[in-house]
Amino acid sequence: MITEKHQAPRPDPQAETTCCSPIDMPDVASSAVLDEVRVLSALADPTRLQIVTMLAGLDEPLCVCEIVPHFNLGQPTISHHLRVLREASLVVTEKRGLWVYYSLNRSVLERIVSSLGGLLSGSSATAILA
Amino acid sequence: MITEKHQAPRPDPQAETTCCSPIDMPDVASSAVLDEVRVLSALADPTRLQIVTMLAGLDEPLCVCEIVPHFNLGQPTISHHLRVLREASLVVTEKRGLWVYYSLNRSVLERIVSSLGGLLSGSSATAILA
DNA sequence: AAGATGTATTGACAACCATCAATATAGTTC
DNA sequence: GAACTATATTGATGGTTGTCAATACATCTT
Repeated sequence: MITEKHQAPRPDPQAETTCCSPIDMPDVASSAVLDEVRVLSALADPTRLQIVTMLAGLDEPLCVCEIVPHFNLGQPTISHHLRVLREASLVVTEKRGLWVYYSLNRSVLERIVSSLGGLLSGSSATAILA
Repeated sequence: MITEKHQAPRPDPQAETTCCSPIDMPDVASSAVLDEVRVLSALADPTRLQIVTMLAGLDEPLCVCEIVPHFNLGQPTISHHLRVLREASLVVTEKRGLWVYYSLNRSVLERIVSSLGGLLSGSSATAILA
């Protein structure tokens, strides 16, 4: 039903019938957006999110050989996931002899949290926590 | 080089040589993790992150015909992205006549922010903001 | 009822991704 | 140097994803 015009195409009271007067908006795919997307993509996998959770919870570097046995995945696969996290700057590595220790790069996680958090309160995508 | 043993495999001073005494850790791929991953995956795309940013910044529902012209993508592609956001519960729709209005579901965004934020300060993945 | 318009769906295709087995690399111990 | 160990890389494979063109669906207007 809905018989009145069609209830205002936009909340603006200038009742147009044609729809879609464009709105100024931040540029698509700016490099800042792409940076955020890289971090979000790194987090958007169960294994990697779990690794990040492990690292955040322990607050100590973990060596690969300690991470691997927590998953039903081969060592090369874990190594691949660690590489993705590293390339997103979410983790940092330190080599001690034969072992490689991974630790969380908290500043990057903070940046994403504040960026997403800024969407909630700030009028635009400005930082709120950092 | 590095001639001393190999500089403690783990920070623990019980100097083992074999490496890898496993550590108790949260279960992989629990449904909570998978839920988070779904939301993060929805956000991990430039177009979708931009749409979410638009909706968050305006704090008003946007109709599809207002969203489409901001991207160099066809209407079906935008519709697909909106579907992904909807299935992650990140957005909510309201139909007014011929138009469909999308608005941000802030509670879901809040949940992700607090979940990721909890990793930074909480000892485990507990909420910090909610 | 007929045409017009906004949105969603379908099918196809290329690009990407997670995984594994096998192998390479780097460091350590004998 | 030779054997060994921890980690990284490579190549292959099946599954997922982003995009488009075409079409379907729903609703409004005449």
